[in-house]
Amino acid sequence: MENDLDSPYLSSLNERQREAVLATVGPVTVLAGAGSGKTKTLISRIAHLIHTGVNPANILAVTFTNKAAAEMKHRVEAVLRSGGKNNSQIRWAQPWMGFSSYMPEVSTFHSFCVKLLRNESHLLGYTRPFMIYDDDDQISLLKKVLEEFDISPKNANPKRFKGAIDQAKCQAQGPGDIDPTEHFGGFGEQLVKVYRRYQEVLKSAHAFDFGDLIVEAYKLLRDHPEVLEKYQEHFHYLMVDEYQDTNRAQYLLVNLLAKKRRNLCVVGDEDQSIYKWRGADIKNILDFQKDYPDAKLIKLEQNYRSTQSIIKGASGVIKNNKGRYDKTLWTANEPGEKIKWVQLPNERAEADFIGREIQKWLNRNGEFTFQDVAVLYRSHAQSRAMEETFRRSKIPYRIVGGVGFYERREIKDALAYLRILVNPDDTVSLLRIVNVPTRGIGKSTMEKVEAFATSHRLSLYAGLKKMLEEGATSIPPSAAKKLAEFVKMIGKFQDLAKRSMVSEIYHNILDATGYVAELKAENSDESAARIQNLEEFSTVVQFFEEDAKNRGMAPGEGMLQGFLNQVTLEASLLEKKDEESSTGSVSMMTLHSSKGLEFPLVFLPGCEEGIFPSRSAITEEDFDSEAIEEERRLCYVGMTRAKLKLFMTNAQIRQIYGQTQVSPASRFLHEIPPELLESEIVRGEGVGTSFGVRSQWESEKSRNFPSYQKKSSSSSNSSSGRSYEYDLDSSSPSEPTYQVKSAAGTEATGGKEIKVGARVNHGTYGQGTVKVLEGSASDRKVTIEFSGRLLKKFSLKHVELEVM
DNA sequence: CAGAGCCGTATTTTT
DNA sequence: TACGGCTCTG
Repeated sequence: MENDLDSPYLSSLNERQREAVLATVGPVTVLAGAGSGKTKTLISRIAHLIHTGVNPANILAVTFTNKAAAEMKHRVEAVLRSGGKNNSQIRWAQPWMGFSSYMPEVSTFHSFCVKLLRNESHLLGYTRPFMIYDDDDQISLLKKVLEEFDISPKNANPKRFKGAIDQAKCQAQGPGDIDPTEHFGGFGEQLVKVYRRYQEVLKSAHAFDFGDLIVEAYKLLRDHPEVLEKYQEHFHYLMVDEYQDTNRAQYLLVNLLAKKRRNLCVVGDEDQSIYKWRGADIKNILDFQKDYPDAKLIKLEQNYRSTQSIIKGASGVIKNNKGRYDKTLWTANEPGEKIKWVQLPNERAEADFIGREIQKWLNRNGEFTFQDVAVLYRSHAQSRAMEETFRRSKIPYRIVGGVGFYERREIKDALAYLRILVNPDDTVSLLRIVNVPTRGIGKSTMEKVEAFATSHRLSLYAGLKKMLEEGATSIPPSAAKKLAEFVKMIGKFQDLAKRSMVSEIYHNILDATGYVAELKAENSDESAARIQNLEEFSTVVQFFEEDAKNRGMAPGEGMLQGFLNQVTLEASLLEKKDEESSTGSVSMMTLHSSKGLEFPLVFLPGCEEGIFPSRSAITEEDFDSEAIEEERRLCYVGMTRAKLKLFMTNAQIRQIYGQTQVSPASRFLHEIPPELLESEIVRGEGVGTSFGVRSQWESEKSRNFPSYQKKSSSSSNSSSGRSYEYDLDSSSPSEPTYQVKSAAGTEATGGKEIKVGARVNHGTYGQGTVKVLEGSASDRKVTIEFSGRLLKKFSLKHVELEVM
């Protein structure tokens, strides 16, 4: 082996990183703490593989986001260019199954699966190109299915079904794998039915939703050994980034691909797993050593990003989690300033404080500019107060994330037109634009068309055409005429689509449909903005075309489909290119979207119980639940974004959702070793009494966490000073106070059912009414309203309730 | 069929 | 509070 330490990619690595780079054969886990040079290590590893003679095309690196994939691709290209050895002769080799023959395959899970499915979809019975349905499309489709089943309006919340279906797909569960008893009040049965039908309709629309892309790719490989073999024989070396965020389906897919050669390197940080709610299973990374007992475990623990205070502070918080490897982040950086914790009377004062502090730091010595500052909050709702202050004090800011360009109505409409041209069976798109702009094809007309199509077992569009051919009698002639015009128009577009560039088709549609004309006629600010968006979208189209042309793609349906797939998969393509406005402004975003970023100065406002950790993560009886652990990881992620100075603040009173709430400081603040903290209390008029930070916590602790007292008195009584203890062991043999009784999803407590509306008695709070039941049968949560409109949430696992 | 008003509902977000 | 989605009405 060529352990050439002089080569730039090895010599600039630390010992652990180098170890990870050199471990090219067999299973490897790289636990990469925040700011430990993870990407650099990954890139070096790819470089090293190639350096030692591995054909780049045999390397597959999978990431989660397009952004990560793009960056990695970019850096790999740079390495390949500088390496420069004998790539030139293979450069012109034919691509294999749509994969480059001279570049490693670096892609997101989803785009990799799309490539795979596109190659093999005939095996799944697809004769035509498939569409990718995004969240909105899913919801539209689900609404149709729910209507079809006549599911009562109060249960017909399509979002709920979408959530459950997505969740199932994350677990690679089909409709048949669902256990209806895991859900309440008949929802389980409905779910199975709706899910099954939803899949049917999806298939007839030639569409996959995001979840399907993974699951179907997995099933395809699982059920077709010869296909699996083909890919296994192509991708000899697998790398998976952010492995802690993989869901079950992704896990299955990766492990299937890696099964033959076992050259699987997973990189991640269990302390930064913050996506459980969308299916990420932290066990995938925690259990990697079980899956591959011979796996090499490499920990990257040296942080190059932050000061010692920040690293020690963040470590102090995260070490309270149980579900993690024994891993300690350290840094050789300077100690730095203490973490500043400021308590403020309300959210306005909090915002003002942050504004003032930003000004102060920027004036300090001209060392920092606005773009060095980030404000990271738990939820978007928190941004308002800050925005007001920033506007007032002329602090330029930019909100990262939020409502995306791709969600805009006009863009979705344009896309829907384009989609039908490739795939007329795309019912969701057809319904979206059949009367946009208004052309007199109303709901009742379309209902008749749908009925016709269903009874003739045709797709909506095919049914529509047939109906017109047969001279439909069920609809009035005027409607039939309008439908015929519509079909004719689509037909023209379809012809055009067979040979034209995407931009030509696009402009033709906007023109011929009168879409833009209508907007122009409206002549409002809003319509002007929409027109501008459509123009911007035109730029996106052209951008894609240039690229496609360079890759030797010919105009026509293939190009159009390529465009549609890419646009759906990479919403970021559609993101407004307002880069110039981002320079020189403070970044504001949720903690979630801050993952992977770093800023010299970071503010974490809203460090309050109920905000952060979020209200829904807090249960009365389970002081430190898994949900809290996830919030804690989020806190860890937030804290470790800071390079030089970290501010954490809490407001004693906060107006949120039009209501006033009083919350104690976040428990996470109390987990930071006190010697690293510099605390300050800013009192406002009428708020905040004279007790200190510590005593306030002590009193709040007992006031707000009765469960804590209960737990510690029943298990141990080591509550003194800050070194409190509570029962962390959720698997402790606590007596179950309920049991699943029937498939309808009701529980029995003392022989009686707990259901919404039931009167119950709680030892501490007395009598109350059950308001909400949620969670699975094995982990049921119940929200009860006690007298004085006091709402409390309990985990049935831990609470004792008497049903009256 | 469009606009007005009303209701319900509000973590986190990528693909 | 604020927004989006749905219903009712003209």
